[in-house]
Amino acid sequence: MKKSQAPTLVDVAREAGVSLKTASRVLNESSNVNEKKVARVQAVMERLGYRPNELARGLKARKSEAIGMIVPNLSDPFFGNAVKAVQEGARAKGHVVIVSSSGGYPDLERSEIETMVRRQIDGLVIAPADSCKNNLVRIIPSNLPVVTFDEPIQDARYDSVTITNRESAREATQHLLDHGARRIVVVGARPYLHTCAERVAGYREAMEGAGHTPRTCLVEHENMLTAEWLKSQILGKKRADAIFSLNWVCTMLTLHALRDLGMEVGRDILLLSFDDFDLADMLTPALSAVAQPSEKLGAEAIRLLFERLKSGTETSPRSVVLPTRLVLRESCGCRR
Amino acid sequence: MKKSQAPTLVDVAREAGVSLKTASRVLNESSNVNEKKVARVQAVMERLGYRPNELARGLKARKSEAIGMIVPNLSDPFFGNAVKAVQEGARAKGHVVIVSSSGGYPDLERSEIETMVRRQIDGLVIAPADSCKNNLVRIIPSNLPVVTFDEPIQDARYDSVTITNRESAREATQHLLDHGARRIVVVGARPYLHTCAERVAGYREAMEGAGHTPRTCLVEHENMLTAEWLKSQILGKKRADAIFSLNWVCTMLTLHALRDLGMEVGRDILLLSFDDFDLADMLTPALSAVAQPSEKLGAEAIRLLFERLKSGTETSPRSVVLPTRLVLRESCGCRR
DNA sequence: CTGAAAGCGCTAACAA
DNA sequence: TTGTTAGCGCTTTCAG
Repeated sequence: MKKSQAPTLVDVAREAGVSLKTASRVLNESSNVNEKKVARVQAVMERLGYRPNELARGLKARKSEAIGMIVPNLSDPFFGNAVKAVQEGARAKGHVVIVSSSGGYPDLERSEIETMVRRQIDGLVIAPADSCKNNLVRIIPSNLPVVTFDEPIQDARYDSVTITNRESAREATQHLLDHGARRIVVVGARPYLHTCAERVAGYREAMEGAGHTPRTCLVEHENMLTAEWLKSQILGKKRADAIFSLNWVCTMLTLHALRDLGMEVGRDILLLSFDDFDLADMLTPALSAVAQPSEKLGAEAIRLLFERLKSGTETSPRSVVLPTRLVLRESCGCRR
Repeated sequence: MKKSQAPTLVDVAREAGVSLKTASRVLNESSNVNEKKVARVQAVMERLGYRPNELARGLKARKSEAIGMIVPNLSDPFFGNAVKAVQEGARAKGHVVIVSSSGGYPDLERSEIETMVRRQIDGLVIAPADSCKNNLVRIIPSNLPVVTFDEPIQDARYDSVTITNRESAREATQHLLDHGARRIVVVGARPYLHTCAERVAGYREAMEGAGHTPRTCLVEHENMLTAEWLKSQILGKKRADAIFSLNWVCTMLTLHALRDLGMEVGRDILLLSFDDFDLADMLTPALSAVAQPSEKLGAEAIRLLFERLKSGTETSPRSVVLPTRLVLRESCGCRR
């Protein structure tokens, strides 16, 4: 009994009266084929609506032309932009992107990597959920090209794309100092992240450089950042005069918390955000922020990945560090 | 010469001193295997770090356990949320998601579909770039399960997930009317989209129902929505007293344009947005909006897809229509 | 319970 | 220039 499946190269070959290999050659635009046959085979392909099975091709070629991408949160615009850039870069090279959200959970992240490896991805672009004492290295095959971005993995021989976390944080803090702020608190979450730690370090450097006491307010996870908690942190005996919030989520929560506390940004307290976003300029006062080049991060990551795909996994890892842009609007104390 | 590749089932079998088939049975947890051999094989798998090649498996099984997802723009939070939900739903069933951004270009969309079909995706979730006279149907194999969301494809036998575009727009418009607005203009882009057309229709119904003249201001594409253009539309002889903007991008552009024109929302003009987003509540005045359940759309889409995967492509298509939520804040004229 | 052999759709030696 | 013959890594009749 014939199967009613999609036509295969065998069907095409039979129908065109040529051998399988000839059909294959036509498919691959190999040069050594009689023109008449080429035309005939192509006509048959057209007529049958033939589509090559890329999986079968990949099995033979030992590559899938698929790259995996794992981020903590697909609905965060920062990662959305990065995924978009990676996908576009991959497409330009004929690759597809298998994407996954780890939710920031290392366990999930590992199991997603496992899944992708079993699917024979040719490379992996990942924004690790947890960076330092990382056990990802154990489960990633040593010959799989990997590029980390946003958060690097310590001591791993992977290419990485990051931003100037420390310098940018220092510069931002300095800007608040320049506006006369003295009791600046830094609000962040998940201090075990390298990204967070670096930003805090930059903040510290600026504060200590100016002879002021750093006040770090870090929670284990963003969901612990409540108005109640924030209040206790900024309304102590020494009331804070500025907040430097370390990522998009923290900024959002801080903004809401401040409103709940009846505090007005710009009047009662200054605010500067690490991460810029749409409509930040439409807030009252307009929010000043450190803007990360999110698409650029993705674009660089995929670029590095393809270079690695060529050069093999042996040559020493490369890191790209991208600059940020301090967007001064009003919440930091600037006037328009 | 032996290859230094990853171990295969053959390697495992040889190493464990069993036949290939026995190893395969162990891998698939088939019941009829001697327990000792099971243990032995598993030990070898462990030791060798064996990972089954899912592509090879899929070739045999004629399925990839991969589903494709195509959206116009991955960096739009609406789609980011949907992708996230789809990916999570797919993961729960052991499938991966191949994702792609069409940029809203039908050509790109088609070529992405082609790519995915060649990769043997088991199903497709798509937010079409262009809905009506759609030629997607021609290139999608008739036995491929497809679920459209956000924008349906006219006359196609696909499952679909949409929202109550018309009713929601009518309700929103009515709300503006209730606040005393009379010269309400609707600002939208890409009127050829079903989504847009439905929203405009709902707006019309409300306006005509109240005996007022609809004023539709539609541009072919969002990038034509400039401050200059908006000015000409709302400052005519009959100056508009309210704007109903039809999607996130239009709202953003409108907000900026109004500021550039020196018009203050709430005082000079009312504003209601189709699409809610983070920080809409932090604007001054807080923005009122029709909130779409973006994650829910994705979740329903993947649910329908898996049902379709079971039932086959024959049974009649299902459509799910999700309600929206009118979030009343201040920009529509409400007071808090 | 186990294994030899065939084959999923395609490509690549190796002849012809 | 072409076709034959082996596989890629896995599953699966179908005999032992």
